[in-house]
Amino acid sequence: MVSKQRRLPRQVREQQVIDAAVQVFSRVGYHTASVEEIAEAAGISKPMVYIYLGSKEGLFTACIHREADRLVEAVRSALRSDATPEQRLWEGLRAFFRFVAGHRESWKVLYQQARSQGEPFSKEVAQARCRVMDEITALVVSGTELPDGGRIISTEDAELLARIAAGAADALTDWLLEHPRETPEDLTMRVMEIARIGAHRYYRPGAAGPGIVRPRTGS
Amino acid sequence: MVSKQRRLPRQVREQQVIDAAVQVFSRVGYHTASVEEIAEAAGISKPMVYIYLGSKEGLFTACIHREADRLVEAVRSALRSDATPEQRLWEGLRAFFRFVAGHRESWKVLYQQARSQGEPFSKEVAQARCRVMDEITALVVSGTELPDGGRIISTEDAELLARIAAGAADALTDWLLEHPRETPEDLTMRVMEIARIGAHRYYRPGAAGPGIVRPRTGS
Amino acid sequence: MVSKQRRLPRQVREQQVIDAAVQVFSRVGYHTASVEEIAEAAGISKPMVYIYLGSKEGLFTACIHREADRLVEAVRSALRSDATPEQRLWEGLRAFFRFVAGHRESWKVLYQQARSQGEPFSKEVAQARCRVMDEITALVVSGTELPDGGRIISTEDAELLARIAAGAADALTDWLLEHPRETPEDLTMRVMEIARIGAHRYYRPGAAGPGIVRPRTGS
Amino acid sequence: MVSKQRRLPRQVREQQVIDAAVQVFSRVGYHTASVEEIAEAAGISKPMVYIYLGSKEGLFTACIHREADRLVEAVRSALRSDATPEQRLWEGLRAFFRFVAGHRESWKVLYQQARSQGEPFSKEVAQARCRVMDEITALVVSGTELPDGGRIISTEDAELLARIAAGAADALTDWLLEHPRETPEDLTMRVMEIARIGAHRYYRPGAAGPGIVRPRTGS
DNA sequence: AATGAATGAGGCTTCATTCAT
DNA sequence: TATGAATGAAGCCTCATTCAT
Repeated sequence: MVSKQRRLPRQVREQQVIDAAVQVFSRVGYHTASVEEIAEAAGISKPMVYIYLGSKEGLFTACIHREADRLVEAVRSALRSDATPEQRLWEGLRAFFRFVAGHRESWKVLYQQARSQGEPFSKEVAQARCRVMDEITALVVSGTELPDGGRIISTEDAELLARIAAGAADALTDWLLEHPRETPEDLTMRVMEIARIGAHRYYRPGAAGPGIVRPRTGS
Repeated sequence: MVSKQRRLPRQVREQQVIDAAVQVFSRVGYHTASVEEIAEAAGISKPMVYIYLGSKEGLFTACIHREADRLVEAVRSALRSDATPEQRLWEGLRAFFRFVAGHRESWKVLYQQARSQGEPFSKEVAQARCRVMDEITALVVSGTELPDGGRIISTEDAELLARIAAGAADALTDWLLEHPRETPEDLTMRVMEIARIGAHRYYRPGAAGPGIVRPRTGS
Repeated sequence: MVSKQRRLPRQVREQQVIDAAVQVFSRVGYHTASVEEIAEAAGISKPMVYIYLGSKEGLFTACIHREADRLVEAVRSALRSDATPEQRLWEGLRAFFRFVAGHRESWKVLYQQARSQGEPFSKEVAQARCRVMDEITALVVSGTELPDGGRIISTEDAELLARIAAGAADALTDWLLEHPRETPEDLTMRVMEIARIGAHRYYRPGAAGPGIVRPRTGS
Repeated sequence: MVSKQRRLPRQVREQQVIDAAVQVFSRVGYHTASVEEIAEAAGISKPMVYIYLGSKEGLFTACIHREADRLVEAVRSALRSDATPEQRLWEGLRAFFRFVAGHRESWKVLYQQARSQGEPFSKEVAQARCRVMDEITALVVSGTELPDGGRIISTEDAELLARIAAGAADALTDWLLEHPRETPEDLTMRVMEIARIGAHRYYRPGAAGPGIVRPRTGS
């Protein structure tokens, strides 16, 4: 609950409302959340929510937009331009995992809530959600490119990989909820370690080869 | 819509209602779905739904229960008892992925809907959901055990791995929605291949070792 | 207020609701009327109104439709087919005035309320209202036709005359409100008498002629 | 929208607000009109409206008052004191029709809106409306008086006639809306012509007599 | 004088749930 | 068994109106 203070400029209030909304939406879900409850959590009255955000759906959309921006920003700012593509991939993914682990409410709203509201829901929300997935996808795509233009995996598989990463990150949300002592950093480390061990274990020297995809030459 | 036929035995009707409910819940989400809509889809009147399932939440719980049963059954029946633990792990996971890919509605209700309904939601639903996760976790745990009682990864990490698997499978739901041409089988293959390549690529012979966890002796 | 009685068939309730709505709308106006108030007057609860009529606007539209039907029916049934056009005109107008005077609530809703709701109001309402005006117009048009196909006044003027009749009838609504002792019959007589006297007084034998409009022959 | 200009004297602002209000009220109706919309149309902020006019109803009342004044003034200034009563009647009515036809917004607010707001509405508005009707009534009464103090029609019928005139004028509002090419002058001419033809047609030399009402002599 | 910020009150609408046949 | 009829409760949203600067 925001400490009550009267007569704040619009921009400040707007952010406070979005803050409150993210908390409430992530806790009880979009439909169960009432605008009244959100308004109270933000320390204002219902009409203000409508004056600033237009509607419950508008409020939700605003949440999605802001959190999407934050996540994209977190990932981007982790990418040093002088790194190798592979380094960039790992650093980007690490930043992504850290964000998800460290901003559970944001992520729950962004991923779970935005996804489980059925068909006839705002196109805008879907688009904002896409921006996040596109960012991760781009990261994976550029990170699995070879210097000669070939690819470790196909572009389509890279997209799939991005989805899997998101889904995995999402699953971790619950795990963190049930293990409150675990820090986001620990979690990230754990995941990386699991990947490393998995890689080691299932590596068979004589297996069908790394499956590299060369760029088509000629036409 | 179920073709109308009067005087069916209770059990049949009940299943028809649950069928309809799974369809509707998966399409529009728990809260947006109205009991009326479900009753219509099931070809009966609203009061019957209440006579059979007690309440909207009871109906939802019934859905979760039945689909959880189905999923667990699908995984279990794929496990040959004469296989090695490692084989059992892969076969179980494959069965799991196949189920998710082939029964999207079931999975959406079981995983997405059951998760995105916030805090004050039925304990029963949470438990049914847990049964699924426990099944996968057991699969991973037994599949990462060494003959001498040691473990490739810790039990806690195995649990984490199970979550990741579920999250990944969940993400594929969307992917399938956007690529209708892909069959569940193709998808499963793709995922396995990605895992294999990933393993190959990031394996470093000199790395810190396989991280095997030995069972504590004594104490 | 309808005497309360439970479990009535839909058709009956629907008419009761419309009855109540016409009363309330005519008394306090469309916007001031609350659905709650109407429901109470009809002896049922709010949701029933929505189940049967869909929305406040739907309810209003239903009122307009029903009252328009009644008015048109009242006028039509007054027209004997073996009368001269001129007789039909007077008889139709008399029936019209009688209806307006005898069903003030119906008329207020049909004419005043439907007219004063601004621009973005249901097209349906406008159409129903038009049916009434068209009926009167047709009456006037056929009543001012000459046996040889010529016309006493032009069609356009006939339309105007119909409007004037409606406007005049409307004004009488207020007058009746302020003179409760006057019966519809008296009022109708008065109006006719005024018209007759007016005709007599302002008739100038040498004036510019009756202004008959002949049908165009040839072309 | 009034071009914005700061620091105008109160009276000017007040008129601008009333101007805007008449426009908006006539377009969308009293209830649908929001104070915000009117304030915007007047180029000032909401609180100013309240400072100047007190309340929404106060604003509406002010509109009615001003437009009633204008209409009365239009009619009065058309009456030459040296004319015969009958001439005054016709000239007054012509001025009245011209005003209605030429100031549709004013009339709609004054007549339609003020009338369709139901029962519990400002007494003040009703009174202002009455002033207009009284003016017309006085006109008709004095115009149907005979030199010897007798009357062509009874006072009560004169009042009725005034109402009819208002209702007819009101109906013409819609007609003008649907025939934008017609000028107020044309319309007035048309109406007069219809009256003249009607008079001619229905005059029967042998009819019951002109129905003159002699003043009661003695008591 | 002027306005951005804020709200109490109230209306429309929906829906899970029950009643009476 | 089966259902049309009915409602209590609650949520979204708007608006006239006021406060504090």
